[in-house]
Amino acid sequence: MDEIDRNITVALQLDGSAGLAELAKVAGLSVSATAERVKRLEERGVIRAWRADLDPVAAGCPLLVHILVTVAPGRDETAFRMAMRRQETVLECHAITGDWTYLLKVRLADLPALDAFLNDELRAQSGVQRVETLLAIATVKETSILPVAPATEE
Amino acid sequence: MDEIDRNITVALQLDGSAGLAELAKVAGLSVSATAERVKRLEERGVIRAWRADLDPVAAGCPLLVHILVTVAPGRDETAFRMAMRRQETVLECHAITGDWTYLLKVRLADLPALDAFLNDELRAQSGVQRVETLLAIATVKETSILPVAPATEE
DNA sequence: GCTGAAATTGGTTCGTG
DNA sequence: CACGAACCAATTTCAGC
Repeated sequence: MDEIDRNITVALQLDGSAGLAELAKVAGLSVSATAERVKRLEERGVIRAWRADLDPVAAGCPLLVHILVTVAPGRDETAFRMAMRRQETVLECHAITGDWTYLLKVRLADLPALDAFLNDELRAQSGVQRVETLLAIATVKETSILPVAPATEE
Repeated sequence: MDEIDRNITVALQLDGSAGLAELAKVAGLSVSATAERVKRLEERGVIRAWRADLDPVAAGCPLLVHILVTVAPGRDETAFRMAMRRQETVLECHAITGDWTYLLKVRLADLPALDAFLNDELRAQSGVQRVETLLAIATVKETSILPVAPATEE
C-alpha cells in the first residue's frame, strides 16, 4: 500500500469506469503494471467490489432516517442483529458508545413505510426499550468515498 | 423504471463488474438490449457513477464516529455546510429533526485524529454550540446498496 | 516488478424483424 | 423496441529487461 496504490484507490473510488489507460496516467505506470496493481488490490481485499452508485431519489427511497435504539441489557442481541442485517432498508447498523445501544441508518419510500418499519420491524424485536427517530431534512453531503490514509506499510 | 430496470439496478449494485452477458441473463434480455437499458439508466441519472468499494480498515480509516451537532439558531449555516463538504473525513452530513441540528458520519485513522477533528475542524466552526460523539464499537451492517422500489412509473 | 506488443475477451454499432 | 452479427476498443497475457 504505497503512494501509487493510494492514488489508484482514490481514482477508482471517484470513477471506476475510467479504464486502465486513464488510470495508468494518474499512477505513473504502464497499462499492464497498473492492471497488476488493481488485481493485487482486489486479492488483498482492499477493493471489495465494483458497484453502480445509484441516486436514492431515482431508486425510490428518498426518505432518510437515523434511528437510535436502546436494547435491554443482558439480553442476547444476536436475533436483533440478524434482523437488522436481513432488512434491505437498513443500510447501516452500528453498536455505539453512550446512552444508546445501536444507531441505524434507514432509507425508505415514504412516511407510511417508516411507520411500518418502526412498528412491525423495530419495536417488534424483543428487548427494544427506547427508539428515537432522527429524520433527515436536508442532506448536505453523502458519499461512500473513503479518505485513503497515506503511506500505510504492507 | 420497470421491473427489468429494477433487476438491473439491483444486480449492478451487487456486482458492477459482472459484464453484459451475465447481466442479460438476470434481465431476461439480449446483450445489446441490456446495454441500451444500462445506458439509459446512466443518462436518466439513476446510475450516478461506477465506483470501487473499499474496505475501510484496509483503506486506513478503521474508526467510525457519528457526531450530533447543535448550531446556534439564526446563524448563516452556509459556512458550516461548506466546511463539512470540504472535509474528506466527513462521509455524511445531514440536517435533522429533533434537538440537534446536524448529524455527521466521520471516518478516521485513530483517536488522535478524532481529537484533532473535533477541536480543529468542528468546534472551530462559528455557531457550533453542542457536540456529542457516538463512537461505533461494532459495525453490524454497513452497505451502500439501496433498496430499489418496485414498479415506479417513468 | 515494470515494460511493450501480441492475443483475446469484452462492449459498441449497425441492419433487420 | 428487441434481436444477432460484424466491428472496434478494451483488458489480459506473455516474453524480455
